[in-house]
Amino acid sequence: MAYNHLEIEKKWQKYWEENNTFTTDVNDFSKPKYYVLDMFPYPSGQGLHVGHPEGYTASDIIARMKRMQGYNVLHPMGFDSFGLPAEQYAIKTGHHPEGFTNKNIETFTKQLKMLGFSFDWSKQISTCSPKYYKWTQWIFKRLYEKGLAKLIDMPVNWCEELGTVLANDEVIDGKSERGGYPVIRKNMKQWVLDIPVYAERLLSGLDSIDWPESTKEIQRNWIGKSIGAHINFKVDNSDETFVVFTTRCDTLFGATYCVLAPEHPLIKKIMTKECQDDVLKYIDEAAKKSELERTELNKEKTGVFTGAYAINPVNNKKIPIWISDYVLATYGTGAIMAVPAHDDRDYAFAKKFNIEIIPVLEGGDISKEAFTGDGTHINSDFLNGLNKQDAIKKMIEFLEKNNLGSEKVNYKMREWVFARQRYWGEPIPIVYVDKETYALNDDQLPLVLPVVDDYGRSQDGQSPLAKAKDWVNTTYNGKPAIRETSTMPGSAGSSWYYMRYIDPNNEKMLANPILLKHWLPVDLYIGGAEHAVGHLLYARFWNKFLYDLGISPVEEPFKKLYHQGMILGENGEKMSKSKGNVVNPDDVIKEYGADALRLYEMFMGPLKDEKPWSSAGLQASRKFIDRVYRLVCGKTNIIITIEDTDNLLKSYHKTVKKVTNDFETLSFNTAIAQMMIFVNDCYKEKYVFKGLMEGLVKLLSPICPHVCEEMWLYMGHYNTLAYESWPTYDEKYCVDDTITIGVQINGKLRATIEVNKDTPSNELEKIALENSDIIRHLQGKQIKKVIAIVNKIVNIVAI
RNA sequence: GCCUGUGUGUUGAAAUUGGUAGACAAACUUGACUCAAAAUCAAGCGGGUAAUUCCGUACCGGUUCGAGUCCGGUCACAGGCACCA
Repeated sequence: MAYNHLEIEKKWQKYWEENNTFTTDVNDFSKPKYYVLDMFPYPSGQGLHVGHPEGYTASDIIARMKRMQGYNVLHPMGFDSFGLPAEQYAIKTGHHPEGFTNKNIETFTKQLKMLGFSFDWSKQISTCSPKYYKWTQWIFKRLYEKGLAKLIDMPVNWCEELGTVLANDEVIDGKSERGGYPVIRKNMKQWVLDIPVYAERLLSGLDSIDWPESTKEIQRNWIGKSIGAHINFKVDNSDETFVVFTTRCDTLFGATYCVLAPEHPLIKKIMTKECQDDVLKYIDEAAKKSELERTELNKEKTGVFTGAYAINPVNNKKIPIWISDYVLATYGTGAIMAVPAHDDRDYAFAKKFNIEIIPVLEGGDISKEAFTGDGTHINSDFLNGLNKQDAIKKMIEFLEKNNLGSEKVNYKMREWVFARQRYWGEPIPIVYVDKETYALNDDQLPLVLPVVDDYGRSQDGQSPLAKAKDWVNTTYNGKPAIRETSTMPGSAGSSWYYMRYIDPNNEKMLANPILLKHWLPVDLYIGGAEHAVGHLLYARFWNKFLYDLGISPVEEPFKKLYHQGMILGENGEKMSKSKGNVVNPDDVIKEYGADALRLYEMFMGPLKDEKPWSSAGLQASRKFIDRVYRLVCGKTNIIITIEDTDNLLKSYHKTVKKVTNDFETLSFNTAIAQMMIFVNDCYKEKYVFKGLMEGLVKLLSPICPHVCEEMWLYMGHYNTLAYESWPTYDEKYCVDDTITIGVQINGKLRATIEVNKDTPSNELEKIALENSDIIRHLQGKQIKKVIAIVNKIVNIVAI
């Protein structure tokens, strides 16, 4: 007897919707709150793939369990709906991206509902709706007012193909993340957010949150803190000076040259006439290289001498100033002191150009390679005899005392380039009056996207918005003004959406502060590991900023984070159309049901692992549901209402315990295995107690909600299962009276003995030595020692 | 190159503080039911072997009465960073 999943699932989805079963009253503070959030999807034209339900099922299980445990649960869903595919569709067809986006949202919503997720759809948001992006713009305005959103001239990642600048996390291996087009460095005036201001707090905050260690490490890496010093160098025969950043100021006596990045503004002021041609040629060539070319060439160092010399501030030695693209304009000060004896890169450069190499540390052989380790200082005047740590300390004291430099912390993380020359994004609410920038007034928000004739780039490389002349030309405080035509990047709307779910329709403010105080932080956040730096870092940044404004009540928005692993195709490769290994969830739902899909994806393996799809595994999951259904509703096992055998009662309580604990740690695969053990046990009995079946149905209901509601109804309950109390267990049934323990001889298992629980070790030893298998194995041997651990093992050492 | 993970049957995978390796599934084999098939129910199932014997958690070594688990080294794979001074 199999159940009709098509009928049952539709029926319960309709029931939940009509009864608003999962609508959360956010004003109900009478119960403890639990906020469980999924990373919301980009509504692509392809619809859901089987990877989506994996994370969504996991969060849904937690949401459903928490409701049954008496929490007031907020479990919302929405759409990250600004983005490139919709824009490209618009360029191709000439249709507005909004229609395309809304159609996709509709498809996604329908598909998500077919999977039976207990989302509160009344809280749904979409980042491309003016109702929503009004507040994205409002936050931008606050950033602008605090000086954290600013227009600066800086080298940016420019992608010619996409016609836009990109943030660092949108560039992978010198190519654009979307499309894989080449990216070059270009000096441009751009809107940026000054995220480095928050670098230290973004770093230290990681210690207080329950996130995967790998993700924290990626963020730490990205922030890239290094502690060092700034040292001032004078240019010989000139009033010019420049500053270098170094983490090894202790090696300053070994500095035999300096290097400036090709973009360094000082170069043109200090180069000598003799060297001028070579220098300008080198700068020109460096500018033309793409990011990829620059990094690919990292084996062979290139550079030219400027003709100028710097004065080493500790010994007044004259050292040449070179330029080379191995020094990055965007890190530190764009200038370094080179200590070839103790830095691999400087060593390679010095060898190539025959520059002096002076060792200042003992150890290593500088005729072969640079020595980058620790050692005793030599050739270093007042540092001689000191180790690295002490020498750094003393050098910093010296520099600061003589005004030659200071201790300095540097971060790899740079400003977040916040403007895109695209149509389908939030307009930046800025106007220019005589080149001065002004943010729009709050009552002028939202600044709605204007209508344009076509969505392609403007001829001058500007955003398509520049084509809307009537929109661009405006007034500000009665003066003629022009609007900023860039839009915000994709990560803008997703940087704060978890706040808006709490109060999605508020027209007066971002969200009611009383509600924010109650509902934040997000207790559990589930989504892909690919957002480790982009979204997850930006969201933390915006939250910290809003925290400083007194809007966010918490320093960290996501208390616990979990990444689901990717689901691969049946052949173990990444699912893709070209490989023909894509599994469509709609087909699975039709053939096996949403419950089977949900169960299967949770049983495949640990949630965080990458794992291949298996249609046999899917069928097996459906088989298990059928097996439970037959047990509960079938005729072979009669449900009676007397207490059952001890056997089954123990199995039941152990199951409740394991399932509850495993759900809590998101170990769904082992929780399901335990339910299977219990069901197998039930099948061995002639009768099963109805109460135990009710408990089983409750335990399974977060994973397979439709069929469990159906079984619950079958058992004579006319209310939804969603708010029934979660089963409890009695510890006394979870322990066995007798246990089987192993008996080893010299660490090898030779027999097992059945003993009462907590049998003392002297007793265990006696029983073990009386065992016939053990006696046989001990023949001709002498017992040296017996280790007997209560409830664990007996090990006999014999020779 | 650096950082972080992961290596267990034919397959997906289990295994508290070190304590019977392979739970639960899949595949496979067999039996029951059936005219038959499917479904279902039940049994077996790491490898070698005549065996109740030996081998076995990537590899080498160590600590321990005892190691998948701890320590040192090696290899492979995945992810991240990468001329970051």
